[in-house]
Amino acid sequence: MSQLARKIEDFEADPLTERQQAVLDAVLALMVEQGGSLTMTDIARRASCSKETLYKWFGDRDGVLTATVRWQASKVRAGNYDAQKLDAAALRESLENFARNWLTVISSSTSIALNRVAISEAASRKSDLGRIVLANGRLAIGERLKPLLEAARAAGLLQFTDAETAFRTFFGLVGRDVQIRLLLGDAVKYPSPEIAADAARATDQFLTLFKPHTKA
Amino acid sequence: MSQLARKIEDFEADPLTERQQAVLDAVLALMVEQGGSLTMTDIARRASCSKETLYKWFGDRDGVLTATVRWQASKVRAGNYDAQKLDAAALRESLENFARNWLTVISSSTSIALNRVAISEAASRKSDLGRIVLANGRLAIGERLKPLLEAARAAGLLQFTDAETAFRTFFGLVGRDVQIRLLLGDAVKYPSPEIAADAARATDQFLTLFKPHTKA
DNA sequence: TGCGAACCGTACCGTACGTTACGGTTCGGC
DNA sequence: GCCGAACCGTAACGTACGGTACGGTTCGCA
Repeated sequence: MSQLARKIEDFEADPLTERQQAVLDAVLALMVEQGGSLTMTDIARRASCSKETLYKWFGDRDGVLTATVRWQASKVRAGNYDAQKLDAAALRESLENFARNWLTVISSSTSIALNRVAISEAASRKSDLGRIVLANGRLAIGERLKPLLEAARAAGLLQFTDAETAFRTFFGLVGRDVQIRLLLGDAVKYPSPEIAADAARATDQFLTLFKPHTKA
Repeated sequence: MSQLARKIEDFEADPLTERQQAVLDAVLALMVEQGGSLTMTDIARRASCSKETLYKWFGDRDGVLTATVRWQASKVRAGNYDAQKLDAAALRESLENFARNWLTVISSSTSIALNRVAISEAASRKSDLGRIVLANGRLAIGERLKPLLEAARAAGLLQFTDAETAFRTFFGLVGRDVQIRLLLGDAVKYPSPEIAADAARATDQFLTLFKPHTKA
C-alpha cells in the first residue's frame, strides 16, 4: 500500500492496536528524553520492533511522527464543560480549572517535546505536524472554552462582543511567557501549587476585564 | 585556532567585518525563505563564500547559527525608554509603542525563522541557541520595560508588588497566542493596523488591571 | 503437525550533509 | 613585478540516517 493511502486512512480514523499504541508511547518517551533528533533506528530499538514494521504501519518517518501527535492528542482530549446552573462561582471555578489544566499540559515534558518537533517540522515545509498540533492544542481548547464564555455572557456574568477575542485574552493571561520559555529551553520549575496560583490570578484578571459594566 | 577559542571569542565580543555581516545576513535570508534545513553548502552558495571560510570564521555549523542569532539580536536592540516627565498619557503611549514593537518583531518572518531554529536546537541539547534567543528576546524586553513600570509605580500611575509579575501579565496580554501560532505554521495575516489595534487593546487592559485602587 | 501471516533483528543500500583538503584567483605590501 | 595572506569554488571523505531486503521466530489455525 502506498504511503499516501496509509496517510489518508490515518487521517480519517486510526483504530490503533495495543501494540501500535505501545510503539507510539515509546516514540513519545524517546522524544521527551532525547530531544528532537529521533531516528527510525532509535524508535525501533526503543519500541522493540523492527523498522520494517514501522514502515508497514506508518508509511514513513513523517507518518510515525504524525501518528504520535494524533495519539497524544487523543489521550489529552477531555469532555466539554456543561453550562448548567452557571453562577459566578461556577464560572470562576470552571475558568480556573481550565487554566490549571492548560498550564499543566503546556508545561509537561511531553507537550514541550511534541511542540518542539512540530515547530521543527513546520520550519521545513513538507509536513502537517504543526497544523495538527495547533488543531488539537490551541484551537481545540478555544472551541471548548467558547461555549462556556457564551453561556456566561447569556447569564449576564461576562460582557464581550466576540468570544474568540475574549478567549484569546484569557489565553494570554494564563499562558503569558510560559510556553515560549519552555520551548526555548529555559529550565524553569513550575510546580503544581504555582500553577494553581497562576490559574487563580489569571482567572481573577479575566473576570475583572470582562465583568459587565452595570455592576460594582 | 581551535573552535573553542573561536567560540569564546565570539561570546565575549564579535567585531564582525562587513563581509562577515553580509554572510550572516545571507544566513538569515536563507532561514526565512527555505526554513530550518540549512546546510553549510547552501549557506556558502548563498553567501558566495567558500565553506572553508565559514569554518575558519565560525568554527562549525553551530558557530554559524550562534553568530547569526547574535547578529540579528544586535540589529534589533533598541534604546531604553526614559522615565522623564511621566504622566498617564506618556505611560500609555510608551506601553503602546512597546506592545506594537514587540508584536511587529515576533510576527516578522525573520523572528519566526530564528525562533524555530533555536527551538529545534533546544530540543537536541548541545547548543545554547535557545538561551541566546531567550536572553535577547523575552528576557531583554523584560529588563527594558521594568524600569518604566517601576517609574510609573513611583509616580502613582500603577500599582503592583512585583515588576516581573506585572511585566509577565503585560507580555501575555500583548502576545496572547500569536507567537505559538506563527511558530507552528499557522498562516495568519497580521497587518500593521491590526497590530496597532491589538497593542492599544492590550495596553488598555493592562492599565485597567494595574491602576491604583485609590482612584477610579 | 504443517502452513502462512505477522513480526523481530540485522544487514544492506543510497544519499545527504558536516567537515576537510586543495588548486586557482585576488590583492595589499615591499 | 613578487610574495604571502585571504578567500573562492569544488572535489573528496566519513558518517549518519531514511528506507529496503531477508533470514529466523512466534503464533493462530486447519
